[in-house]
Amino acid sequence: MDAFYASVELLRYPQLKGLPVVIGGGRRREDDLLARLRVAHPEHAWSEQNLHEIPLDFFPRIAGYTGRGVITTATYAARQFGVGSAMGVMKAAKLCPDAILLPVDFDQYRHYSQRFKAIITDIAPSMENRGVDEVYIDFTDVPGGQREGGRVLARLIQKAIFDDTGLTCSVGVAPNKLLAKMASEFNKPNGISIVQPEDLEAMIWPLPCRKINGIGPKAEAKLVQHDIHSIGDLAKRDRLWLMQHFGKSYGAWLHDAAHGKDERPIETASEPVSISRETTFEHDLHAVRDREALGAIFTRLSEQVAADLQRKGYVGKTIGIKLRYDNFQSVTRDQTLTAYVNQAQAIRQAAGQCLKRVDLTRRLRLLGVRVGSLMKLEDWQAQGLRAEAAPAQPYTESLFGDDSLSK
DNA sequence: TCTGGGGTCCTAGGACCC
DNA sequence: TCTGGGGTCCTAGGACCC
Repeated sequence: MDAFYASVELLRYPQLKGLPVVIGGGRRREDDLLARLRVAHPEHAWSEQNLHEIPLDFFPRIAGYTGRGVITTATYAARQFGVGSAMGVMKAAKLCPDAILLPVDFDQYRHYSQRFKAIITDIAPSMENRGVDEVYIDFTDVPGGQREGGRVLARLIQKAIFDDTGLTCSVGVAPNKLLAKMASEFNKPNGISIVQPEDLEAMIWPLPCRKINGIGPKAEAKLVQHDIHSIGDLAKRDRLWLMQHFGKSYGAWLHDAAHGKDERPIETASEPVSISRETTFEHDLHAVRDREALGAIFTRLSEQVAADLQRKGYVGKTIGIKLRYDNFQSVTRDQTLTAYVNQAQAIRQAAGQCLKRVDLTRRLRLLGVRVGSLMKLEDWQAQGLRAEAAPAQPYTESLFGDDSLSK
């Protein structure tokens, strides 16, 4: 199989290209860029249409920001300063106070994501989704896909995407998904890289292990303890030794990955396993003191999850919660019902039961509601299944009530 | 002035059944 | 009166990815 990995850089404002821009921040209303600009410069009538004409000086710099947000992504210019995804905004401000901070805009990302993917499937129908801005493509069967080792097709796709969206994208072409993903990193944000089996030693082995998709910070730290730093170091280790030290399954996978082996096919369709909503509070909340606020948030999360289920056409029967304490420790509880549900009230009810099984004496920073064991609504209806009767108690009862606290 | 929000997959123990 | 082995489901936690 020939795989092709494409990754798009999401940046809407042409005048910001090449500048240190970070996208992220808090969840406050005033983080909307237009709202902020209207407050700062009421003399201008900025709208979605003329957003790209806003002078550079008007974009908010990071310095002066206060809040709890994290960076969602950063341009390559910003990354030069060490700023990166998932970093706290305050830390990013220290590293690069002049960076321009833009609020996240998921509606825009979804819109451009759909266009980006539609353009690709028009050219190469065998596509696997890897999130808003990344896809794998199997172009074995695409006419002309083999020309110049895939470079011709890659250029064609890049051009089609740019012409339609104005977005650039980087592309990696290789014999499998693992290598294609690594290849796509070589030439960001608008390049094409081709990796062939014989390039393994020269191009892949010098890279740090962390570059392998599936080796995260924990695994990397453990590898370093064993004096394994590069992918080449990893490749030289004995397969059985790796299996003994990293587990049978993960150890074998590490060995395969280091040797560039990967036989996973392109998955063109997938069903969701779970649907969830969670929120980190602006300030830590306490179950007793902030009972009302927490109860309202809990209800809202349940309603959002229910709306997501209904909009996407699913029912589920495992209801769960997630809590994060002020010390960042997380706990989860879940409960499997006897019937499938998709109503806020039923979800809220079951989630409330879960809540009674956790320690609520510590302050909380995050609360989440999840529904798993999903089934398609149409399949559920076809089976003639019925939702259980609505719970007797109204779900508006105080969630963080005395029940939850009596230990 | 640490640490988002959506997911997936894996592991591991216990219940329960045959 | 000692204690099998396999299979599935449920639950909790954690690593990892975009």
